[in-house]
Amino acid sequence: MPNVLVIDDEELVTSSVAAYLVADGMRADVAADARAGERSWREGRPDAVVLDVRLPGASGLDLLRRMRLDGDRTPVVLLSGLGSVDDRIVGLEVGADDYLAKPFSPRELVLRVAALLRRGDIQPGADSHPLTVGPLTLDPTLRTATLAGRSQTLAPREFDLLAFLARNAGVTFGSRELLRRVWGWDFGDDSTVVVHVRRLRRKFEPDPSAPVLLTTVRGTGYRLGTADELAAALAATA
Amino acid sequence: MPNVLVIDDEELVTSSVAAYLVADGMRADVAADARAGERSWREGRPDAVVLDVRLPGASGLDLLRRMRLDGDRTPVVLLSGLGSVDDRIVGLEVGADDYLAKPFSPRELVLRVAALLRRGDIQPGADSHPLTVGPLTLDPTLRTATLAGRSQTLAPREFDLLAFLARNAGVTFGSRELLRRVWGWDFGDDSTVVVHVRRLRRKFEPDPSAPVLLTTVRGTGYRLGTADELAAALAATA
DNA sequence: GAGGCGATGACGGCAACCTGACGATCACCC
DNA sequence: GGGTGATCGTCAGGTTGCCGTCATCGCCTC
Repeated sequence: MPNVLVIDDEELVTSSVAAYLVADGMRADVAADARAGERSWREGRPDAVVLDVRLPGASGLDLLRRMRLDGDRTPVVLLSGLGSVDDRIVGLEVGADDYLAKPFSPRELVLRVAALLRRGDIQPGADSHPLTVGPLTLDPTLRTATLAGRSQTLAPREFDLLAFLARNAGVTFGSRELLRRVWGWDFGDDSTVVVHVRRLRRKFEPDPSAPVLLTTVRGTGYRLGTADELAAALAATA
Repeated sequence: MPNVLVIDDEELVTSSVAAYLVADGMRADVAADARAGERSWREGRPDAVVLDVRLPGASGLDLLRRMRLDGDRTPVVLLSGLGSVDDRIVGLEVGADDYLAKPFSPRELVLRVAALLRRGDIQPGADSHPLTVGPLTLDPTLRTATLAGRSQTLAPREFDLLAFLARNAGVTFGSRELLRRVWGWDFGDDSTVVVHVRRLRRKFEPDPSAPVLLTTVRGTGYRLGTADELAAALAATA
């Protein structure tokens, strides 16, 4: 699983960004200043780095310059407090791969990080290790899902949706939000999500009146149970 | 966790709104006038602001205008005592992101704030703590309530009502007041509340003649016991 | 026992949700 | 290049569950 290092002193930023990265299938390390950041960078060998320009202790630009001089080619997205053009130019000259001005949308940042990873042929979520939630196992390379021994091959969209919910097991998402997080749309019809949920259910739910895998929380959205819940529910219906 | 600043001089409004925000997984700061509000705004760097148009000291509109002129782009929901169209227009012109006329439903306000936060991609609820009063636990993401191990899924209105009473455990509220604070109505029939109390009781009270969770104070209203009372009452009936 | 307050059960409108089907698009293969 | 099958977004119709309203009944108070 791709590993992303986030170096920023604002806890609000790091926690939010880290949550988004994890939800989209990456691992996130966090460092709050330049010194801790450099250590994590050298020891953790991250697949990408999100780096604040302004840091306590030393400048993020200095850190980046030093790493590049050492021959490190890890993709880096710079964050700057001010959207000044100068910073941007300097940043890219020093060797940043992308640049985002605060305040930024975490979703946009995640998209840019994912793009950088793809450029290096690392797929977010597309891990050699399968993703497991209790009795449910997702194999990204085969695009198959296995629940209680029964294996099913899934269409791409189906797999993406199920994988997203599996990475966020236990959390409820509304159709609109799923449309944004899985489809990447800010428009469009909620029914799109509804129908895909249905197609997934058809493949895994023996009894449509009592969904086990994908439950709907009326008025709120859809939800995939935690590992414990899935195991319990499965044992109950067996 | 997203941080929301509420600026209003009516203590009834701020306490209710703050409680709702917290229940939905956000942090809430409160200020009672324009001066304190501006200080909190600048120092606290909130993720969103709920702002009353009429404030002691200075107009909320002036405050908003000043912040916008300073380049501040924090999402703002305006509250106005009168639902006049003029206010609405002026408010949006000055740079408010949304607008709500008093009396409003706290639930609707929370929904609108959450929508604004999503626009900035700060996710509420991701780390929302369940609300607990002794043996009673409320899970906002699942819309469930658990009392003494027995879990029940609640309808949205039921959940809102129970959550409100749970946040104010030990306090008695009349039907009319609940209608205002939970439904956000200043009109309508008290029986609406009565029926919802009944539906909640049906789900949690084994013996209708001896209510444990929701007691009625004749001539005054309804009341949810404190943590100690609930624990004691539950032990007695077991 | 009359009056008042709350409890109870039922009903209907309405919105949320489910379901099956259709057509467009695209990759693949003969 | 035409055929074939899989995938995916859209839509109309059906179903379910929520919720506000009402009429009736029971119980307490005076």
